[in-house]
Amino acid sequence: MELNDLQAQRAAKLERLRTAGLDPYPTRATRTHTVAEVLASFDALSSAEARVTLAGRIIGARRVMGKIAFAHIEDGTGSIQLWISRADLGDEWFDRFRDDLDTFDIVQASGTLRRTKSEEPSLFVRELAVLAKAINPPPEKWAGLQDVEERHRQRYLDLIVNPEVREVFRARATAVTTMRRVLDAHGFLEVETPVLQPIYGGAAARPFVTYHNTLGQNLYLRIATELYLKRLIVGGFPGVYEIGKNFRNEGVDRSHNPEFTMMECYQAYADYDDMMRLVEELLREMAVAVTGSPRVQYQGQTIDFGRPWQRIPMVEAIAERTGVDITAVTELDALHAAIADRGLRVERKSTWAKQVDELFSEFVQPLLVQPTFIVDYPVALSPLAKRKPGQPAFTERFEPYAVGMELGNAFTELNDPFDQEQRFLEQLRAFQSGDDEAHQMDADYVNALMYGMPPTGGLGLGIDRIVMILADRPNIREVILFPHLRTRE
RNA sequence: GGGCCUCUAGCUCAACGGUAGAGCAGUUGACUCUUAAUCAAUUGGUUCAGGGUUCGAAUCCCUGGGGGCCCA
Repeated sequence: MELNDLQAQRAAKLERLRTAGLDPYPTRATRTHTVAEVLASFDALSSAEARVTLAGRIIGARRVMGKIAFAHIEDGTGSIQLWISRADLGDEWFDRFRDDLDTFDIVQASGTLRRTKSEEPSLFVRELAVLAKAINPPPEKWAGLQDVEERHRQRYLDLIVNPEVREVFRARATAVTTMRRVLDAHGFLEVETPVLQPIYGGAAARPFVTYHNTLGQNLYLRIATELYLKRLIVGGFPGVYEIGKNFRNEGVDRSHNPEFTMMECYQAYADYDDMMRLVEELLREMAVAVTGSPRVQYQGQTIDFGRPWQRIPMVEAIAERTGVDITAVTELDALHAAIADRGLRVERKSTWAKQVDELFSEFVQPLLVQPTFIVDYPVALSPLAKRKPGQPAFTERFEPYAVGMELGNAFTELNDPFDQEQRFLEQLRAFQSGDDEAHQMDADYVNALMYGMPPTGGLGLGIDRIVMILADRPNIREVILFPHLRTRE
């Protein structure tokens, strides 16, 4: 291991500890309390002159004077000041604290509790021990670790020095726990389905491909859990959900990470209206659990999850913002002409469905700041959704939006096996003519539908993006502990 | 995929064609209630990599790499 100067200094201190017969990495701590416990009953412990043993990382600067020293330790539950005196601790350990211990070392300290002159609750240390010597030095005391790249490459360090980062991930855990609580209360059964899939499906995306050596076959990392979960509805569960990672072979930006966490749930004898109510309840409960209010502050705006969401048919949303009536221009050429007529600046796409999606993403989506359901998508965009009664070109599908971000996808599930097969075949044609995000044919899924799937409502929600809103972080990598970064060198 | 910006000490940043610097951290010393402790002294560099221009390059140019922002 190549050590820089600062690391070498600390390694030399470590050797001095060993030479003195101390183990710089002992097997275990023998603390009596956490810092939080001590702080919670500080006055009682203090007046009882109770002897307590705490353990934690030395954070901030050590302030060493000739015969007295101060430092703070932090154990994950909180931090407390150590008051260290030569008289109490003895020369050997006082000098050792001064000479051989550093910021970031993890130590154990025993003593009694008292407040200092400035009323700060402190542990007056009688005994000190090393639990783990730190070799890497801390970043700058005030500016800290700012470099975004280093923060993510060394998330452990980011978490040590930037306490608000820990709070983001606590918020994330609260959000997910709340989601589970709501789904469990509705009677959904939590299940696990394959990550490695012989046929990928359930979304329009390119997959990651891997290979099973002994089976000698390609497998795909799942892009969605949808088709397996609906097989379980066929199997007779009245409601199922799964929270897990999906993998999509696409670019990385503010709202995309190649692996991301999705919740998908399916409810028999329900439809997309039920799913809209479920989304409203989930987001409201999650917002309250994380922020204390259904009204969430996001980048200076108030996002209100406390009211029923606005519902706008996709056709109307596009017509209002672009003047293009997609029910009137149902062929690609006519759509291109309508776009040209109105002088809309938008990327030209090769299929009608993709062009509609592009119009929507460009002109409508950014305006959807408050929670909104966009409903009733063209069937060509929705190969797994059931057609609207009386409007066979459209489906009972919606996507929830907030702060201009797509948060999920839901529909009344297509349960007609013949229609499903035709939709797959259309997707297959699209795939063969170059749409590399088109859906694959899944004959076994059609076979499942042929046993009969009840009318079913289904929903997927992107956890990462919801946490972005709840934790007020405008970048997805701030809510993913280890976001994808290119490997260096 | 395109445009712009960025990469300098462990960290946060200067220096913008003329001797690579500061603050913090570290080291040495003083100091018994500090908390951005204070005071004095002091160590520390492959300026992302490679090439080019130049008497001279962290600085200008080219190629490559990492990262960020914006656009598509």
